[in-house]
Amino acid sequence: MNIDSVKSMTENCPIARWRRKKEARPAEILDAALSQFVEKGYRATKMEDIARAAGVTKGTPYLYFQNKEEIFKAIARGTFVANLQQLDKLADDFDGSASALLHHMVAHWWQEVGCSPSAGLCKLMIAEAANFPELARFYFEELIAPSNQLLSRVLQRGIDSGEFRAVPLVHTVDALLAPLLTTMIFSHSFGQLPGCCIGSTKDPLGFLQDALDLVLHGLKNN
Amino acid sequence: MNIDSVKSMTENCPIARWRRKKEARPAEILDAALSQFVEKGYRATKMEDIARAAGVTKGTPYLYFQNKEEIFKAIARGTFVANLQQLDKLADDFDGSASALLHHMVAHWWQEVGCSPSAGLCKLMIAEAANFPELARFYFEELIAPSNQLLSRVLQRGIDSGEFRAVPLVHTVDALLAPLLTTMIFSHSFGQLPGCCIGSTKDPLGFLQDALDLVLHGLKNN
DNA sequence: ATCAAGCTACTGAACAGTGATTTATTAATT
DNA sequence: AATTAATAAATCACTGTTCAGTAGCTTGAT
Repeated sequence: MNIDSVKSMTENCPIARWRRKKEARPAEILDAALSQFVEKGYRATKMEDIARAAGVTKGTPYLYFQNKEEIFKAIARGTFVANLQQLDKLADDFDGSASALLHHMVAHWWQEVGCSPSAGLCKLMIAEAANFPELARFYFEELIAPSNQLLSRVLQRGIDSGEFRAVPLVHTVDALLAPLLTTMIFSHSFGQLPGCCIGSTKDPLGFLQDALDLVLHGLKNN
Repeated sequence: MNIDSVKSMTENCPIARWRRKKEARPAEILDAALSQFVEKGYRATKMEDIARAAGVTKGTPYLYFQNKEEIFKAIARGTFVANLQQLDKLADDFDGSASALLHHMVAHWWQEVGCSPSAGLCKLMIAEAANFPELARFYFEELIAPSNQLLSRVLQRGIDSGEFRAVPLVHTVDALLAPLLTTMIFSHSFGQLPGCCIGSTKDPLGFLQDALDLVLHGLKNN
């Protein structure tokens, strides 16, 4: 359907060379740009790469976005939206133990974020943070800080209920997040190289659960 | 010609505009390149940035290196050398408990690697892995895999002696490494942004020790 | 020790390729 | 036929690389 039309547009249909799609273009361009950025990095992807990946030519992206940087910003702003709210809700609605909740959250996170294209964006943000300070701040304030706060609340709940011992909250939150981040980063940096895999890239979800278990075992009151 | 540029070129001697230093140049250029790459990323760093940071002009780096990419490779190859051997030796010579050894190793690692310019290179490698697959493989084989093996040995020793319970080795190693990596990465990506700090960037060494304690608590036989 | 003469590390202007952005033109849609 | 989405050629700024010239160093004859 869509793919076919793109093909015929660029490849072998001599009549209809292209199609007008004012509504769909912006999203198509952003999708294409995300995958290109993730694949090659910001600087190494040319506007033409983005355009071709979106099935248009060099000039078209400029009809919808001011320039390359604005495309990057639009991607960043558009991607960090609703996932966190989902996790927030998950945490609020859950009425089992804090441990069980954490397991749920990790599984959910992996499925919705860790696995998804937005994981590539996270790696990209980390790589490009120094070059886009405003975006880095945005990323930090919109995603990292709230994630930390959410985890803090869950941990505090576990401590209050006596399920966990009174560990230093701030450091423990970071310790819980670390495996998630490294899994995401590694799978995007070395995941493609044949043979270059460590435990966490072979079986990401399994690793995440094991890592969580390990920390939880250390958190338990005994 | 500009007086300032002459001054900056030679620091403070208005007569001798430059000096011949065949022996020292390569190292100076590599040092300069490392700091520029770490600061701006590979693509965003111009050869002239490197040259100026090394106190020479655009042409000079080409007297010692074929091109920009070779400079990057030279840095990568030159940086991942002896630290791991030091840690290896530390582990072999140590005769206390596995927990105490791990604490020693973390402290040593932070001082010699986490804190140092080579930490910036690690972040850089992660960011550029997709663009330099050969280098990424080199980095993986020379640094990541051996680090994993070293930690495996230490863990296994702890398990054999009955100090630790029999956890899944591969995943546990990755779980131990995760806080080190995130600390390094975060401090380089968000460390400069005022106000953007999480627990691990505020007090890195403290965080590393706490994170290790947490996992060790989970590892202990009780 | 001095100084001329040669050597070469280094400079900096010029070159060439690249890639972001603009714009005149074309053709799909209404 | 009018409108305008999209193209494709042109522009323009930038940057990696080269190279002819310059100046700091070395050597050896005096």
